[in-house]
Amino acid sequence: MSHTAGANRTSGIRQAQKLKTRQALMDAALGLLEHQSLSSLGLREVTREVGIAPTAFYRHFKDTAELGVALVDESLNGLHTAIRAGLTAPDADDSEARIALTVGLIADLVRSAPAHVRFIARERHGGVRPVREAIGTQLALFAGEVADALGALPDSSGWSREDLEMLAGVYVDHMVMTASAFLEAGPEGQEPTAELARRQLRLISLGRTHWLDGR
Amino acid sequence: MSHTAGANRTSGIRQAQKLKTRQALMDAALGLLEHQSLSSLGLREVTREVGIAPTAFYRHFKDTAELGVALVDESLNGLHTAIRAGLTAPDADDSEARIALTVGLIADLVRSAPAHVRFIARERHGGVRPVREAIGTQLALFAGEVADALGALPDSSGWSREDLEMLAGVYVDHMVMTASAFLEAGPEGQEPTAELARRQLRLISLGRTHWLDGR
DNA sequence: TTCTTCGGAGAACGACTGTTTACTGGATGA
DNA sequence: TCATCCAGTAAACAGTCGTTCTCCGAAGAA
Repeated sequence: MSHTAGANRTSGIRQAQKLKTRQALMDAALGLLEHQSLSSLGLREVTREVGIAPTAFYRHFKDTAELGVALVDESLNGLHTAIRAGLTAPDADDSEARIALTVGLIADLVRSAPAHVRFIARERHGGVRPVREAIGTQLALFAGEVADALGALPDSSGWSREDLEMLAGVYVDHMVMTASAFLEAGPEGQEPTAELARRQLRLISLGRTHWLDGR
Repeated sequence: MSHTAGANRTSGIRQAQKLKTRQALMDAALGLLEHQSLSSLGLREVTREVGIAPTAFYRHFKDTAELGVALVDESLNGLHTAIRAGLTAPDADDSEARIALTVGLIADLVRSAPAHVRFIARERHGGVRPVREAIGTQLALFAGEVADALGALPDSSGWSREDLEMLAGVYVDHMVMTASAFLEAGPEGQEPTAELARRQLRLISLGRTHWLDGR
């Protein structure tokens, strides 16, 4: 391992610059992906945007696919913490308030990181296998946590783990669809989109409260 | 117009061959799109697959984007009639039976036309604007018809048009998601996927029957 | 028949692609 | 201080790309 006692610190201006370039590559890619899919994103295209030589790309990623996987992590880690911060909201007894809060949270997320949201929605079913799978597993992981959170709620007594995961999946899918809808809607279409999303969540919430009716 | 009385018939072996080549181009494209997105599909790539000169492509489409729009029509017209034939099913009083029937229908559709389904799911949020929009309007049109069909049902008395369209949208979105899930699931994952889809439809159905509870 | 139409072929163009190989020069660690 | 590391450079490679222009030959119309 390292000779410097214990810690793996390379800790230099060296590593910092490398990370900076890596981030520049990811940012440039994210920008270019607004008008195309990852499967058509060229390595040279990205480096040209950043202002470095094409060959320098290989110092960071071996593929644009690998870059894509890195973008998945960045995008969904951001989404992850953002949503978690929102769902740990203090007061939300009323279901209607919780719905409005959730939709508002999604709207904020789309407004603050549109490129990341677009990337996830686009590549979720996109043509690059590793990226598609990365998104799939990350979303499944995320759904699992949502299922845990739902299970901890008092309304969820009597729910099987399977049902909880099913419900969480519905919520996650709906979140991605809603985020994409926000993206495609123009400035004047934001509020109607939000209203539609709330209505849909009301429907789901209703089904949820009556799930165990027939025991 | 035409000199031959009234009819616009060009009616030749000429037109037939042209349509045949056009169809060959679309089929080849659909095949190539299994492992990539439309935005990276090359004109030469398609013609090479068909076995014609690259320049012949322009006799049918000016773009791969235009080819994509044609594929949207073909895919969704197929889906359209397939689903309509299924939803006009004779006996389906029981909601559980209707759910099972619907999911089975989606499974059949995916099995019989996997490339079309993949294309729609992939390009729905894809990088080619005209194609994305074509899918959007076609799906909206389809959702409108579903809303009409739902409105004609006895369970839907008291439902506003807005609510009906919201519900139809949920069904359509769920259908696309489920179809995509069938695609990505391996042979052994088909039945679990179907079971999940049925469970989700049960949840929606439950929300639907209680939609007007608070009047 | 003769003239016209038009789907397709062929060649050539300039531009762009991913990848390799050998290199430079500043940060790094002893 | 000095040898080492390594992010980024530069040139060259063999391909592929979209698009243009000219031409061919069978089908269609008269």
